[in-house]
Amino acid sequence: MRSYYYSVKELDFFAGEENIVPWMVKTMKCVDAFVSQELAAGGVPLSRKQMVVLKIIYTNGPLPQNDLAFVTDRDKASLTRFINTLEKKNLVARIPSKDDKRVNLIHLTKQGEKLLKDNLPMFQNIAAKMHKGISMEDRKVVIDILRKIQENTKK
Amino acid sequence: MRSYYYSVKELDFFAGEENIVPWMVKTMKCVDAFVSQELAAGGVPLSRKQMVVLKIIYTNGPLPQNDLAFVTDRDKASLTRFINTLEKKNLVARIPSKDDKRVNLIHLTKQGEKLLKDNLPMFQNIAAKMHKGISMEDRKVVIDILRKIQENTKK
DNA sequence: CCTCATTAGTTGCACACGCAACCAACATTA
DNA sequence: TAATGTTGGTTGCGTGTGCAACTAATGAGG
Repeated sequence: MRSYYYSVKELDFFAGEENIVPWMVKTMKCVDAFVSQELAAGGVPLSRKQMVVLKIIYTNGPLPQNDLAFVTDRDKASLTRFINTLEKKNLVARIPSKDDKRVNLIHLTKQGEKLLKDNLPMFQNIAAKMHKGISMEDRKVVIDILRKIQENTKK
Repeated sequence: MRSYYYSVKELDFFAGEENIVPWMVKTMKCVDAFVSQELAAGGVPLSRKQMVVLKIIYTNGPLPQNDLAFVTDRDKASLTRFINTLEKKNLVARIPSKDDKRVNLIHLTKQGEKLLKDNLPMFQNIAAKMHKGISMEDRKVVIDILRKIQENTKK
């Protein structure tokens, strides 16, 4: 462990100013690692991303891949492969739409639905742990500012 | 564009509560896309991540891969491959340390150094654009809260 | 009805990430 | 100094990402 570890860290883009981005990057890494660990400890060997998508399907019912890509902010190509891995784990299934032969509706399998039902409380508990000690007002402030950054970076 | 696009979006982990995580996820995607576009428009076909690492090397001088992995919050395996791609672009070079034959010091090449010198102002300008309309106080608030989440998620 | 444009999904390519296993070089200590 | 442990870096594997090109199916207009 060398001294410059501490001098180098956290300057990132520029010094003197406060840049939120490197903090988000680091925080997301912590969050993803934490959620994976907690889920695994609870017997659910899935990632945060996977849990989120399962929950979205569970809450909203079967969705076309295209729509699922949109609501989860993914490239449709990325979603294709993302669904492949969930399908290999027998958590979701592609069911062709009868209305439109191009469309696959993504369903939860029995197994996927059970997993979600059984573990949703744990999942929400994990989210609560992450936000411990942060008031609702503060959360809203952060979200407002993140929304602002999104606006600033929309083409 | 269907109606449930808007009802589904942004609930993510749980409803009723304010969860910061999905906002960070979305914001980071916007930021990465924005930075890439802006850099490309300025003639620099690199990602935000690549620029950040080049800047760290530029600011701190040659660093062992291990240290670079630490300060950039990466797995050392990930860093190995990350450096590979920068090396292929002739922006950095691995130079064996004379003190310790195990160590590679990562240097900027002439080309890498020139690229960075020439484009650092643009890079900082991009960061400024992202943070437009967000006061220093608000930035500090956000960073404090993100730091709190990091603490909550540290094992 | 038959082009022609659009849309849903897949695939190729390049990039990025973490974990675990591994090797070579260094450090420790008996 | 020989045995043992530790450290820096690479590789294999599985996962995840965006862009561009592609196909099959649908929709619109002549």
